[in-house]
Parts: sequence; C-alpha cells; structure tokens
Amino acid sequence: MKTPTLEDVAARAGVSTATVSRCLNAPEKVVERTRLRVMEAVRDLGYAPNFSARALAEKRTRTIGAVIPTMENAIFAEGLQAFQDVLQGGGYTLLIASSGYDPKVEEDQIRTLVARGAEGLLLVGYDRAPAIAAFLEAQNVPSVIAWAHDTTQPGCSVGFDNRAAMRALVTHALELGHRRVAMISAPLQGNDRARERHAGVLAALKERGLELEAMVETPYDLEGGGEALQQVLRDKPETTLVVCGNDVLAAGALEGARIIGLDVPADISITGFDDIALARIVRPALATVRVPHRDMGEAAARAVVSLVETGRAENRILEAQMCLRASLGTPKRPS
Amino acid sequence: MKTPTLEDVAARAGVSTATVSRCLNAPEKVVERTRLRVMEAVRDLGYAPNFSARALAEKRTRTIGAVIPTMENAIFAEGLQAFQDVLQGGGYTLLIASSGYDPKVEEDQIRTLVARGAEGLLLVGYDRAPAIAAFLEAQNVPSVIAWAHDTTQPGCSVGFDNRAAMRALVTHALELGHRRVAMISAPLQGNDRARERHAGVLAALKERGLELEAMVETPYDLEGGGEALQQVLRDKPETTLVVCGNDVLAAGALEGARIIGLDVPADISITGFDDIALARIVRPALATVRVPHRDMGEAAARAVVSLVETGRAENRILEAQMCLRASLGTPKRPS
DNA sequence: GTGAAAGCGCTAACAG
DNA sequence: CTGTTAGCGCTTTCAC
Repeated sequence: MKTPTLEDVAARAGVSTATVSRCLNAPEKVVERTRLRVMEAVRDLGYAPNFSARALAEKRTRTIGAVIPTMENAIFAEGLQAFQDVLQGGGYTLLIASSGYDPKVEEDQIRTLVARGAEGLLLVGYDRAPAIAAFLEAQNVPSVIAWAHDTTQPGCSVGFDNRAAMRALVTHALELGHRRVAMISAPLQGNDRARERHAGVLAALKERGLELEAMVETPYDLEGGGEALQQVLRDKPETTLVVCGNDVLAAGALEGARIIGLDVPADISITGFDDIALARIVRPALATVRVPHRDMGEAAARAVVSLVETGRAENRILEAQMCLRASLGTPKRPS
Repeated sequence: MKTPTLEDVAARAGVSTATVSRCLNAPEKVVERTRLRVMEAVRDLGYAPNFSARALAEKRTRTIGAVIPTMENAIFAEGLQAFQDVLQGGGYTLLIASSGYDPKVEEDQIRTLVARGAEGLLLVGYDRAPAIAAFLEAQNVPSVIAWAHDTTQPGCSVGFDNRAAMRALVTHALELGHRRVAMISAPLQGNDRARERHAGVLAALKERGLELEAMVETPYDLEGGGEALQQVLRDKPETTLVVCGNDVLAAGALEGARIIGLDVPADISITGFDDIALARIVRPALATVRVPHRDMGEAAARAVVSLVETGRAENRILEAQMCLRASLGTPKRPS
C-alpha cells in the first residue's frame, strides 16, 4: 500500500503524467473537461505530491532556513512566528535551528540548513566567522540579518538600531537627573546586539561627560540579573540607575533590588530592553525599549523571499521606541 | 557556476558515482586509498549532497514535523527545543508549524507537513478531528501526542496527567482550609489539557462535597487573567482561592487582584500551572505545577524516532509536581 | 491541448 | 572492493 504517484493518477484519469502535472501547477494550461477528470482521480487516490521529487526536478526546495540564538525567548519566538506566517503564505517552508548563542553551533546549523536545501537564510546579528559569509556566497545562498542593523556592513538587513535606541533611553534617564549609571548585560562576546546596546549607553553618558560606574556581564536569565544587581550595588552603592541589556535581566535585577531591600524607583531605577510581556507584568513595570518583533519578522520574510526570487532586497530599518514605565524615576539625590 | 554533483566528484577522483556515494554513506565499504582520493575531491569541489535527490532515491526524508499551538509560549518553546536537540542528534530535521490554537489551521499544517515529507509527527493533546488520525494512518505517518496523557486513547503519548496534577494542587489548597474556589481557564473548547485541568479541580472539590463557585474562560494572556479575576470577585466576593489553568493567566490574575486592592495571599490565594520562569518572578511567587518540559521534549523525540524506525514506541508518563509558593496561603476566614 | 521522453542527483542491487 | 545500471517521482521541452 504505497502512496500514489503522479503516474497512478495519470493512469486512473486516462491521461499522461505531464497533464496531471499541469493540472496541479498551471491549471489554465489544461482544458476544463480533462482537468475535472484529473482532479477527481487526485481526490479518489488521495494523491499528494512528493516534495523531494518536485524539488529535484524543479531544482528548487522552496525552503528557507533560520538560525536564532534560542527559541526560549519571547522576542525571537514572536518575530519568528511572523516570519513563518509570511513565508507560509508565499509557499515556502521554514526550517528552524537554534544555536544556544554558540558560534560553533551556529556555523554547524547554517551548514546543515544549506545542505538541507535552504534557498535563503535568516540570521540574527552580524557576529560571525568570515568563512561563513564566504561559504554562503559560494553556495549562492542569500541571507538577511535581523535584530540588528549596521550600515557599514554589507548584506541585506532588516532590523533596528540597537545603539541609538539604548542611547535615547539613557539620555532620557540622564535628563531625569541620573549621574551614577551602571549596566548589566548579556556577555558582549559574539553578540553584536549586546555590544551595540552597551555602546549606546556609553555614548549617552559621554555626551554629558560621564562614564559608566560599573559593567557586569552575566548569563542571560533572571538569576543572572538578580545577582548582577546585588554585585553592582555592593561595589558601587552610589548608583542610581541600572541599565539592563534586556528585559529578562532587568526583571531579575528588580528581584535583586527587592532582596536587598531597595525600592524601585525611589532608591534605584532599572531599565530593560525588548518590551516583552514580562516587562508589563513585573512591579514596578519596566521602562524599556519596544522592539517591533512582528514587523521585523514580516519584513525579514519579505526580504528573504525577494532575495531568493529576484536576487535583491532592500535594507529595512525599523523604529525601536522608548517605552517609559514606573521602574525609571527621578534619582533621590542627583549629584 | 552550478553546485557540484556526485558525478563531478566521481570524475575528479577517477571513480564511479557509486563509490563516491559509498565513501559518504558507508566509508568502511571503501578501501582507504580510494576513500582518501574521493574525500579530497569532495573538499576541492566543496561538494555538498543534494537532499532532495537523496530523499527521492532513499525514499526517506529524515524529517519530523511538529505542530504546536504557539511558539510564543515558554512551555512549548522549551519542550520543542529539547525535542529538536534530540532529533538533530539522530540525524533528523525538524519542521515546525504553529496553529494558533485553531483546529482548522492545525489540520492544514499537519497535511502540509506530511506533504513536505514528514516521516513522523509531534502533536499536542488529543483534541482533533477523527479524519486527521485516519489521514495519518492512510499516509502511514506515525505520531506522538505530548503535553497530555490519556490511557483510554489509542496512539503513543509522552505526557503527564494534567487532571491528577491539578487535582493534587487543589486538594492541597483545600487542606489549607479553602472552601470557596473559582477557576480561570483558557477556553476549554478544543483544548483537552485545559479540560483535564478543569476536571482535576472539580474532582478535588467533589471529594470534599464542594462545588466550583465560578468558572471563567478567557483568552490566554495576561490581560485575560486580570479581567477574569476582577469578574470572579465581583460575582463571588466570598471566593478565597482562584485556580488558574496556567501561569500566564495566574500572573494576570495577580495583577487583577492588585488593581482591586486585594492582597495575595492574605485576601485571596491564586495558583497557576506550568511553572514557567514568570511564576518565580512575579510577587508573590506563584504556587503552580511544574511540568517537565525538557524531559518531555526529549522523551517525545525518542518516541517519534523509534516509531519511525521500528514502528513501535512506548507510552511514557512523566511526573508533574506540585510547586508551592507564596501565592497560595491559608484563607482568612475558612468557612 | 496533450503526450512522449529526457533528465534532476542520488542510492542500491547486481555483477565482476 | 568497485563499476554498471536501474530507477525514485516529478517537471519540462518538444512534437503532434
């Protein structure tokens, strides 16, 4: 009881395989009478085309690959969902891989996806061994970079300016009177989004002739944020603002502040980045930067498809807006 | 400048395509001297096998599909990640689709995945049109059901007993003295996990001769939980315990309680389900049920692979443990 | 408008 | 151990 093939359908409908193929792919090329007969045979047999065979004959897989740092993060999940929706609408299938923030793993996954026939790739950020770009070039697999945007880099990107967004947030905080600022971030190594955000903090400070009081790099989870905050305030008790590289760290920091009995924002202000649902549910709610996940995912999908189909696509830079909430307040004693 | 094929490699190495194929798939069947020569040609040409061609010839895609309700939920994301890790280790590729909790979409995705060559499927829960099982049967595509477990249902499942877990949690709450209990749940329609949890609540109550004070079904998000809580306490102000079908609703309910000025757990206790990171970060921390996401994902992956390769796999039921935290306390005025 | 036939790139007997 | 030879199921000229 094997699955029916084009030939089976052709036999049952009394036509050639070519005609069946046409009915399925270009119905207008077949006269209605025959088409109806063929479609009936298709239904009767419960025929479903074999994708591998089609891909082989057509020399197209209609598959797009995506390598993201992790699925266990609302920001990528939401963007990816939008990405997937658009792709599916365009008749493409999405192959997802996650690297766990490990460059080696990422390289592996990229190769695997290409081997699997990915015609285009969605990648996060720019930090990547140069050999990879060369490989993709050689394999003629286009890619779009999302969640970041660097005009100095070649290649198509659909993202936002991490540095500018963070800079705007910190500038606003400085206007509130903050002068002693510390930062908690995911490891900068191999993560250009984190580095850009860090650079944004420094830029805002520098503009006012200030320097960062302390910078703590910590694993990307709630616990990390909590411990980092405690460390910061132990070392630099004068700090009035702790800028976090993302909402998860910020939520953890909030908890850390609670543990050492500090009131947010009265004693200390804390900010995040990403505006995931968590940012709204914690108390006080997190001041953060809203990243347009969905828009980015959709735009990225359109870009990859365009790249695959026409060989070109436009860069697209989205707006990441400051999102002020209760965790950022006026410092107690502006210096 | 087309990508090199097996034939190109064969020509360059001065052997037949069969030998090259062997070098790649069963190196031990080729003598070292030839193998080295072939491998060199492979490297020189930057040869990468064509998956579609291989799948077509082998009549195997080494692809597994998964349809989950949504990616934007930590619980599925984590389980899926584990699922993916195991599959990849076994040389399989994962195709992910999400249904947005829409049965029609789910059916579509299942058909798409099968058409795409999925050799096995991971599905969430049992609620599904019977036609789908028939279709999978006909296509000879095995599936494993995760995130639920129902011994009365046929098919392989890797999950946990939603009803028993919820029942245990509520029974514990009743022992603390709660008598007026309400529930907030995601819509029960088409969601057997939600129904089972609901049944668990009812069972625990019945054992004590009690009934549910109120039952609110609401969309699955923070806002829904908040509004539902306010509604419950407006209608049944005597309620001392609000059991939520999942942590997200519970976190929303916590916020709802804060809005109407109720202290948790002094005035009202609230419980969740899933034990996602959110449960630990909100205040008070959520009493909930810990679901073994990772274990489930891994076990499910092993089960699908076994099903695909040997045609059989064992059911696997995991432990979902009660997880007591501050949001569940003794009622003020046990009746 | 429809059919015949030649591949797409690879694997898997079967010989040698 | 290695080469020869059929396909796998589908698309796509090129004739009719």
